[in-house]
Amino acid sequence: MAAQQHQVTLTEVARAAGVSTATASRAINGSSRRVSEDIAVRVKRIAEELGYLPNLSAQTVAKGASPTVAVLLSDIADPYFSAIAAGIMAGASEAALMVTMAASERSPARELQILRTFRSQRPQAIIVAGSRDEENTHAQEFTGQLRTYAETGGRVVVISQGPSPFDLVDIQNHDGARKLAHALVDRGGRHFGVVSGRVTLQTNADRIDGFRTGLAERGLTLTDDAIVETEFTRDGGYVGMHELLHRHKDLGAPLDTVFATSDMMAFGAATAIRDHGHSVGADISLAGFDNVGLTEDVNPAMTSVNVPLHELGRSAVRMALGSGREPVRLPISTQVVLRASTPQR
Amino acid sequence: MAAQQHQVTLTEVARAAGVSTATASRAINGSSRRVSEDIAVRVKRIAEELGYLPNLSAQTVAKGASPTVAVLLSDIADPYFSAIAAGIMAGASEAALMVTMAASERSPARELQILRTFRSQRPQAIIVAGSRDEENTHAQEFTGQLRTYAETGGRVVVISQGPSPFDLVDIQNHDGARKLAHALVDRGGRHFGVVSGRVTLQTNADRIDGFRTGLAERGLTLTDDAIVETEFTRDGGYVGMHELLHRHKDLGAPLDTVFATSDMMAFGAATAIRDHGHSVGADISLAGFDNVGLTEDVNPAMTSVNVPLHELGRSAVRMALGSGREPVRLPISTQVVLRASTPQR
DNA sequence: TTGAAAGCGATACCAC
DNA sequence: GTGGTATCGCTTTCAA
Repeated sequence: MAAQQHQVTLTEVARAAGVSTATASRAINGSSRRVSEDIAVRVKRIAEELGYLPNLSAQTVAKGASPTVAVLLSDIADPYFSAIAAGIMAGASEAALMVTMAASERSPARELQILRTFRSQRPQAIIVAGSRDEENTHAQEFTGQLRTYAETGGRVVVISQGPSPFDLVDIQNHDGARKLAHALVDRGGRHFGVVSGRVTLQTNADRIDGFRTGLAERGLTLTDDAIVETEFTRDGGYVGMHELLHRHKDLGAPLDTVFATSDMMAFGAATAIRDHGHSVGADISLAGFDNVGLTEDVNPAMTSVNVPLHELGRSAVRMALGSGREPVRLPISTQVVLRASTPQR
Repeated sequence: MAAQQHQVTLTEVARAAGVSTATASRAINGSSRRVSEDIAVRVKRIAEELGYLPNLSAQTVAKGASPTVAVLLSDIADPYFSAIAAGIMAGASEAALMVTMAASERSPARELQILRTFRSQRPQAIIVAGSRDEENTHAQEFTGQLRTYAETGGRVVVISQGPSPFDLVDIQNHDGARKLAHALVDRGGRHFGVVSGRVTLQTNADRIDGFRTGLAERGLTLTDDAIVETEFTRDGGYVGMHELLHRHKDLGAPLDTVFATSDMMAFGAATAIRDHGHSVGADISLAGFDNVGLTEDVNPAMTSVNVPLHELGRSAVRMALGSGREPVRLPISTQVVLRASTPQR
C-alpha cells in the first residue's frame, strides 16, 4: 500500500525550474507582471510534470479573497431550489467560481449557524435563496450578519425576498398570480379556493395578494375562509387540500377552482383531490406556481406560472460579481402556462 | 455609506485580551493544550464582542486540511441527485463539514476540470455521485486523478459505480430490477419492453441485466429489440417510449409492460404513452426505478424500486470520515414498490 | 499554562 | 523581467 504522499508545492516547482517562487507564481497563476516566454513555458511544463496544483486556501489567505460563492437554501431536494441551484452552479462555472452550499431545512437557528460558517470562508458572495420567515426572532440577527458581511467587502444576493438592503432577484410573484387569476376566470372559474404556505413567508403573501387582486379585477371576491394555510411543501398541499374540501363539504358551498401557491403544493393537492374521489380538471381545476419540471408529466398536466429558475440562478451569480455601491434589483417576469388541469368550464 | 471595514483577526483578539496569539488560538479554536478557565472565558468574550470569526482558509493552510467534502454530480436539478445531495448535506452538517458542489452536466471534460479544482481545495473527501460513462477516454484519467488524490491523504467515496478501488456506496441495482421483474410477471405482464439510458453507464447495464435475469427466472425472454437505449433523462424516456411504441406498431407485436430504468425516464415515458392515445396502467403497465419524490403524485401513481437516496447520501459522508486503509463497500438494498401504474392484468 | 517564533503555501511589494 | 522578502491569518512546536 502506497505510503501517504505529499502535495507538490509552488516552492518545489520553483526549485526544480531553477527560478524564484515569485517568478513561478507569476508564470503559473499569472499576475500584472509578465514573465519571459521561455521561462513561463518551462515552469509550466515542470509544474505539469510534478503534478502541481495550487493550494486554493493558501491563495485565499494571500489574496484575501476566495473565488467562491456560498449558497444558502431551504432544501435542495425541493425542485424549486434544485433548479435555482443548477442555475447558480452553471453561472459559477462560467465565472470560474466554486460553489459551497448548505441547507437550512427551514430552521432559523440552523440558518444563522450556516451564515457564520459561510462568513468564515470569506466567499466573494453569499446568495440567499428561499424566503425566510420574517416573523421569527432570528430574522433581525440574520440580516445584521449579512449586513456586516457586506460591510466587510462581501456581496449579498437575495432571491425573492421583498425589499431588501441587498442585491435582489425579484420574482414577480404578485403579477404572476394576478395574471393567473385572470386566466382562470376566463376559463370559467367562479368559486375559488387557495392552498398556501405560511403567509409570513413573503412569497406566499405576494402570491395570495396578487391572486386576490386579479380576481377582484374580474369582480370576484376571495374570502379569507377560502384560503387554507399549511406547510409550504408537497405534504402541506396534500393536507391543505383535504382541509379545503372538508370545509366546503361542511358549508355545502361549491368549489370549482383551486390555486396552490407552489407546484409542489399543487402536486400534493392533486393527490388529495383524487383521494376524495374527485377528478382534477373535470371536477376541480387546479393550478400551481413555479412551473418546475414534471408539471407536464403529471396527469392531467398542471397549469402553472413559469418562473425561469435556472436562468435566475445564473443571473444571481452575475449580480454577485457586481461591484456597485448601491443594491441592484433585478425583476424576473413570470408567465401563465395553461394546461389540462384547468380546462375550460 | 460605510467605508469598507475589515475582518477582525485572531491577532487583534489576542492583543485586546492581553494574551499571545498562541493562547488565543487555543482558547477559541481548541487544541490538545488546555488554557486556564478564566483566560479562556475572557478571550472568548472579547472575540465575541469584536465579532471575530476564524478565517477558514488560514486554518486550512496551517493545519493542512480543510473541513470540507467536495461533491461531484451530474445534474443537481435531477431529483435523483438532489435527493442524494440533500442527504450529503445533512450528513455533512452533522459532522460539521462544509460542502462544495459542482455539476458535470455529463461532460467528461468538465468532470476532469472539476476534479482539478476540487483537488486544489484539499477537501477531506471527494464524493462522486452519478455513474460516469466508462467508455469515454477521460475515464482512465479521471480515475488516475482520484487515485492520486487518495494517495495524498484524501478520501474518495463513489456512489453506485461498480467495482472500484475506492469506498463504494453500492446500490443493489441488479437485485432491485430482478425483483421488479418478478413482481411485474406476477401482476400478469407477459410482453415486456425496456426504455433505458446508455448501457455504457453501469447503472443501466445492471438494471437491464437484473430485469432480464428476473424475467428469465419466470421463463420469459427479453430480446434485444425490446430494449430502447436513449438519453438517461426525462426527455430520453419520452423519446425512447415513442420509439418503442413505434417498433411494436411496425411489428404488430403486443406490448403490455414497460420498464424504464429510472423514474425520470418513466415520467417522460408516461407522457409519451398518453400522447399515443394509450392509457398508462389500463393499456400499458409502466414502472420506473429510484422511487424519487412525486412517484405517488403522478397519475396513475408510478410503480418503482425504492432506493434510500437521502439516507445513502448521509452514509456517504460517514464513509468519507473513515480512516481505514482498505476500501469499504456499503451495499444499499432496494425494494419494489407496486403502485397503480402496474395493475393486475 | 503561556509565549516566542517557526512554519503552512501562496502573493506582492520593492529593489535590482 | 527577476529575485528577495515581508505578509496573509492561523497552528504548533519548543522553551520557559
